Amino acid sequence: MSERQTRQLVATYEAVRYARDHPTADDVHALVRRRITRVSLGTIYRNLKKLVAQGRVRIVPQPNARSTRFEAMLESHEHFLCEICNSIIDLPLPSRMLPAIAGLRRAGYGVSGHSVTFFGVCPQCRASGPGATDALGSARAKPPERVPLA
Amino acid sequence: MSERQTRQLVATYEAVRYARDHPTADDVHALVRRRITRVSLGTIYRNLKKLVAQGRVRIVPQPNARSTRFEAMLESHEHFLCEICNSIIDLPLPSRMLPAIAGLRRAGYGVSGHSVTFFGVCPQCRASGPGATDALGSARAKPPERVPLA
DNA sequence: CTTTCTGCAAACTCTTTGCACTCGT
DNA sequence: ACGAGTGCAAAGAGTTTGCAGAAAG
Repeated sequence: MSERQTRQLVATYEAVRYARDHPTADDVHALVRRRITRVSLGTIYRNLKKLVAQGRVRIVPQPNARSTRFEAMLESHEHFLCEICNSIIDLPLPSRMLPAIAGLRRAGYGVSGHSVTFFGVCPQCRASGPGATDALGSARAKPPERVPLA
Repeated sequence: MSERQTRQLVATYEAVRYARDHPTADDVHALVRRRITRVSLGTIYRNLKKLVAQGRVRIVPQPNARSTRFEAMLESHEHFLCEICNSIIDLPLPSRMLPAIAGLRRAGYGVSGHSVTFFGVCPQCRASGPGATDALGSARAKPPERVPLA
């Protein structure tokens, strides 16, 4: 019955895994197209939804975002959203939240997950000068990756 | 010059403060309409954006949400998103994140804010039976409020 | 073979915007 | 009076969906 292993589904998952920069559906579409020329955006959406339901892909929580961004579920981690270049940087997650989760459970909540996100300006954009390019040519520069956290 | 104190702007802010349940732009529109009948949704959006820019209102970070939800900025707190009734519950925030923020600053980040969100099933939906109403008549029941956290 | 999945395009939802008019200051 | 703000309606952006044909099991 359900859940077929189509080329499109496989390629969609691999695209999300491959693109470490939290791609949008459109980004994923572009990546999958390299392998399957005639794939449609609708199919990408359908497959992303399927992967999220399966728990193999996660939606990155962002406030005020035009488009949804995805990531393959690796280990737990936190995110840093740069308000200048709009990139999302992964941070390792020290399991700081365990006591809070225990407290919630004690209070009657069923906790299935959590997310921690920091907002601000990433080191790169910081270096490029505080009053550099803001309105004109800055949106979404090259996304840096994996910065260690004390 | 800038920033006039129009009836619409004031009413928009008051609506967000009044509605403790993290209203959408449409919810706010409905509330403001009670006082200003001919207010338009476009104006609500413009004013919400203004309030967010001023820092008087905050956008609630949610993964996979159709519409943006807002809240008046009171003290810092965390959120619990119920996956069944779709309500957002405020939790008090123990400043657990301070060491992490210090670490990020040390690593060159400019941190302007952060958010902590838990996902799962709220006590109310839990009580209504695990396999109760899921697909049919459940979306967005009455949002509970202010549950203490260990 | 049967059933799920796909491509395409149209439909939908939420949000933004241009324009002429209104209303704070 | 001047210019920021408003209502309205149309335009945009992102996502979903119906349908006929393709393809996985």
